[in-house]
Formats: sequence, structure tokens, C-alpha cells
Amino acid sequence: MAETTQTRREELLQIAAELFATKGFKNTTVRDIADAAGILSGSLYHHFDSKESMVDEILSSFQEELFGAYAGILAGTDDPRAKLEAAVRVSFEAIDHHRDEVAIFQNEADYLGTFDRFAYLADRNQQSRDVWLTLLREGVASGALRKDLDVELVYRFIRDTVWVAVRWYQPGGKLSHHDVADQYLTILLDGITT
Amino acid sequence: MAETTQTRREELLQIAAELFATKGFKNTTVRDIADAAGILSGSLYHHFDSKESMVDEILSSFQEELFGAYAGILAGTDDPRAKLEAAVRVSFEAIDHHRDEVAIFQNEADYLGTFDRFAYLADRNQQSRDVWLTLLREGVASGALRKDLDVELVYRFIRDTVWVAVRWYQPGGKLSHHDVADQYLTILLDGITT
DNA sequence: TAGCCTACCAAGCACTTGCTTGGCTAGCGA
DNA sequence: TCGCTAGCCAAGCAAGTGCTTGGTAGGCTA
Repeated sequence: MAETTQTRREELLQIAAELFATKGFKNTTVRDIADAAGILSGSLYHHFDSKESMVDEILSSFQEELFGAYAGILAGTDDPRAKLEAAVRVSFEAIDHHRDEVAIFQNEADYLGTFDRFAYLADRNQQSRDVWLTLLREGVASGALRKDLDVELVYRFIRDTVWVAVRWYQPGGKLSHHDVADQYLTILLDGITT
Repeated sequence: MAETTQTRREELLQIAAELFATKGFKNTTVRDIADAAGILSGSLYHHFDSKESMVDEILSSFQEELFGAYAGILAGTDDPRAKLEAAVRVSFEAIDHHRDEVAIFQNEADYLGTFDRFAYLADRNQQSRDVWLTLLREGVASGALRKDLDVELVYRFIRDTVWVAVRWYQPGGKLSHHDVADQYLTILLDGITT
């Protein structure tokens, strides 16, 4: 294989990501990671500078992909409601494809954000807020969404509900991420009453 | 004061709760707690057996109060829709009144649940699920809620949205917990479209 | 005033943490 | 065959971790 050089690194990153997602960043030791990889802890430092640089790499590469998808939606020509639906679907898809990364971001962003190195996490948060608020305001302006809503609050509810789903969503389970997105959009758009 | 004996203990618990909520349980050291209280770390062990017993006390007493409230709603004579609304309101109220406790439960339940001592956390989770599913099924049966909903999924969405609000809700802020509950119920019950 | 209790300090122990250092080995291109 | 690199090990250090121990000061009560 041509990418043999990269492979071991990426393999270790995947192992680390799963542990970070499951046990938390601070709660995962370099010995845990090394054990799971079948090597000694010191050997990790042949591949990475520090434990921090591992999460850094995991999170930043994921964020880049996700925000590329959002940008594509915003730049598209769909009507506001379709764009909003697309953003929700893309998010649930991210949970399906990048379970560990989403979980790490959800659980550790606050803590990691206190370090200079992870200042970009706050920027991404702001960027995400801009995306959703833009979509919601376009929706209200176009008449597709109710005018009596507190757009900021709606944004928070959507963001929370979508991302926290990573806690219970099972990638190979009975419900696909399409199913989950469908059900959530039904509730969000039309409510649960008859 | 008659409760002077209890006061210092409770004061220390409050200090610990705030740190656990902000920095995480594992990420908070006994020296952190002691520093915040203005004493040395060893002195904490005059009041408590261990760091674990501190979270234990914090969480269990909170849970008892919360589930008492749920039980009251279930036992009431309101119609299904009113009961559902009441459960949502009680939850947002808990976020307002017990910020730290809710945050700790949200962030640490998974990790703590792996210890025998905190097995009751899983029981409480199950109990909570029963409460919400009962309310939702009564709603569907009465005709107040749509029949095409996946009740289990709706439960998860509600649970997540309500409790994760602890991450951004500001107790003394512009929006009261009543306001937040109102807005969420509007969305949940009737949707965001026109 | 003697005995007891609450609240704390000072010191440190046993262990875990992230990370470092120096060295080994297998494979590959020249 | 030589040098180079990727990948790993063995050993350990400095800082931090939860918790223990023996002791002190002040107040309450019999």
C-alpha cells in the first residue's frame, strides 16, 4: 500500500479518538491508548508530540470537513426550508460517519477551549451559530417559518438536540441517520400535536 | 443557629458541586475544592469519606427531589397534554434551581455509572424514561398527540433538548426558565413552520 | 475544670500522570 | 553492503493525584 507511512498514525488516532469519546480526554491516559494499540506508552511519542496534539488533529480535521458541508448548503440555490432541512440532515450524517469526533467535540470543547491551542474551537462554534441563524432568519423572512419565534433560542434547541443525539445513536442500529433526521424534522417543523 | 453543624458540610458540598459542574469530576482535584473553600485538602476528609462520596451526596439528594416532582405530575388529574407540559416545565425549573447538579449528572453519569456505587444513576435513567414514555403514550392514546410519531425517539429528543439547556441557560439572565419552557413547548407542540 | 467535639493544619505516602531518553530491529533504496 | 528510516521497547523522572496520620485550637457541656 502506498499510504503505509500514514496508516499507523491514522490507526493510532482512531484508537485514541474512540477512547477520548468513551472515557473523556482527561480521563484517558497515554497508557490506555498505548495498551489499546498493543504498544508501550513511550512509543506513542514517536508518532505524536503530545496527547494534546492527538485531539487537536482529530478535532480540526473533522471540523474542516463539517464546515465545508455547511458552506455548500449556504451557497446553494434551494429555498430556505430545504436549506434548513439539509443542514439538519448533514449534521445527523456527521454523527453517523464521525461518531467519536462529534462526541469528543461535544464533551470536551468547553474544557479544551480554555487553552490557546484550541481557541479555534470557539471560532468554529461562532461560525456554526452564524450558519444556523442565517438559515433561520432566511426562513422567517421568506414566510416559511413563524415570526413569533425567538430565533436565537430555536438555534440553541436545534443545535443541542442534533448533536447530543451522538449519545444514543447507534451507527449500525435499527434506525439509520436518515430515519432519525426525518423524525426530528417532522417534530421540529410541524410539532407533535394533532 | 441550630444547623451550624450541617452548614459547613453543605457549604463544602456546594463549592465542590460548582467545581464538578464546571471542570468535571475527574478533572477537579481535592486540592481545588480545598483551595476554593480556603482550607487544606486533608481537612476535607474530616467532613467526607472520599471525593466520590461528595458527588454521591450531591447527585442522590438532587435526584430524590426531581423524581418526587415527576411522581406528583404522573399522579395528578390533568389531561395528558397538560401533564406533558408540566413535566417540561419542572425540568427547566430544575435547571434553574439546581444548575450544578444537573450539569454534573449530564456530564458525569456515564462515567460514574461504571462504578457499583453509582448504579442508582442507571436506575434513575430508566425511571425517567418510564415517566416520559408514559406521558407520551397517554398523549397519543387520548388523541392529543400525533399517532405517526416514534414515541421512543420523541422521548430522546425531549430529554436531550431539555437537559442540555443547562449548558447555556443563565439563571439570572434575560430569559427566565418560564420563558425558555414556553418557547420550547411552542416548538415541540406546534412546530416552527407557519 | 475536665472531657469532648468540631474544624482545621502540616507533612507525607503510595500511586498515577504525561513525557523523555537512549537504544534496538527490520526493511528498503543505492 | 551501507546508511537511513519507521516503529518500537525499557527504564525512569518530575509533577501531580487521592488519601492518611498525628496533632492543635477553640468552644460547649457536665
